[in-house]
Amino acid sequence: MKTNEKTMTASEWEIMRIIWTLGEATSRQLIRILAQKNQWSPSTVKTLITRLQTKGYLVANGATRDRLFTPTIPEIEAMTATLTHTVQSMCAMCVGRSLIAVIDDTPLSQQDITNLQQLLRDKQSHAPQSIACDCMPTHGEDFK
Amino acid sequence: MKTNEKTMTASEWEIMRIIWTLGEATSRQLIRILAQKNQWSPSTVKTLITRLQTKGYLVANGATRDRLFTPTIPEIEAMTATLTHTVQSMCAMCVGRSLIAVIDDTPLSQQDITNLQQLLRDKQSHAPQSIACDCMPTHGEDFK
DNA sequence: CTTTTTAGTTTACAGTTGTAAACTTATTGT
DNA sequence: ACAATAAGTTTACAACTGTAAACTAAAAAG
Repeated sequence: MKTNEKTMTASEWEIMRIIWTLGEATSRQLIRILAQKNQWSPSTVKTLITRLQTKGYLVANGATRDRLFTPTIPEIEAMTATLTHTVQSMCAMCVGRSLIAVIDDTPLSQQDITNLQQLLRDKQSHAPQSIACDCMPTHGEDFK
Repeated sequence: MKTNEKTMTASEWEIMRIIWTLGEATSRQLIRILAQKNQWSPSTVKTLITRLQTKGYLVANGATRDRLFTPTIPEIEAMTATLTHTVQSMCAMCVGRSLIAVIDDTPLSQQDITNLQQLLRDKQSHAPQSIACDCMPTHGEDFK
């Protein structure tokens, strides 16, 4: 199992969301908030903080106690990386349609829509008629 | 760890992509193709097939041998479910921007673009000015 | 100062996933 | 009929995850 680029797990993501929102946070804050939000025990939160530090997603400032933890990577960047990674593991031919379905039930702001419309206008010029499926190796009549 | 809706893992996804593409497949085919594509041993492929059957994503027809495995769920559906699940675990306020970034480096066909443009026109009417962040519980001045 | 609290560290433990060898039995080639 | 093959089943095993208790040392409270 060579998870080289240490990925963030679902639980770890929960921790990060709070920190990204607050900008920085103490373990006390995280413990209280996640007790309320997910009924997690203090230990669980502590473990996840440690793992996030090990994976390099969090750094602590003061070495003493009551340190503030801050993210080493911005939220948007992490989100985009995760989504891009997933999208790239899927059939190139189908993924466009799927993304449309996702966008259909994701709330977008007026600004998002405007930006996306602009992007589409740009893409439209060089977009191909169709995208080839990339699910299988180029078969030299390989199947049977 | 209550992964209730048995999710498909990355390796399992590889198997499914082949089967979705072929419509159905024998283990022999899968073994050969994935040996070529991922250098997987035959055993690995067999294990994954079994797990996919257990999770209910694959069914085998003939009970004898040389059975054909067929998917129980269409590819687009699986893709959309996975992506939607991920998107819904992210900050509602930021995820739109992130999706735009993803779409920016995903190749789309002319048809995809047209469809998406239509969808955006529809959404534009009821889209809010902005989406609220939903990363934290509604704090009654909860932080500190 | 002594006691209580608690931030941070160690240890724990079962379920999942990646990866595969070994075994069993039915199939096919000779 | 008998041997070689290979489809499907069992067993394996380490790393990763979710979830947390126990321990240690330092800070706050009295």
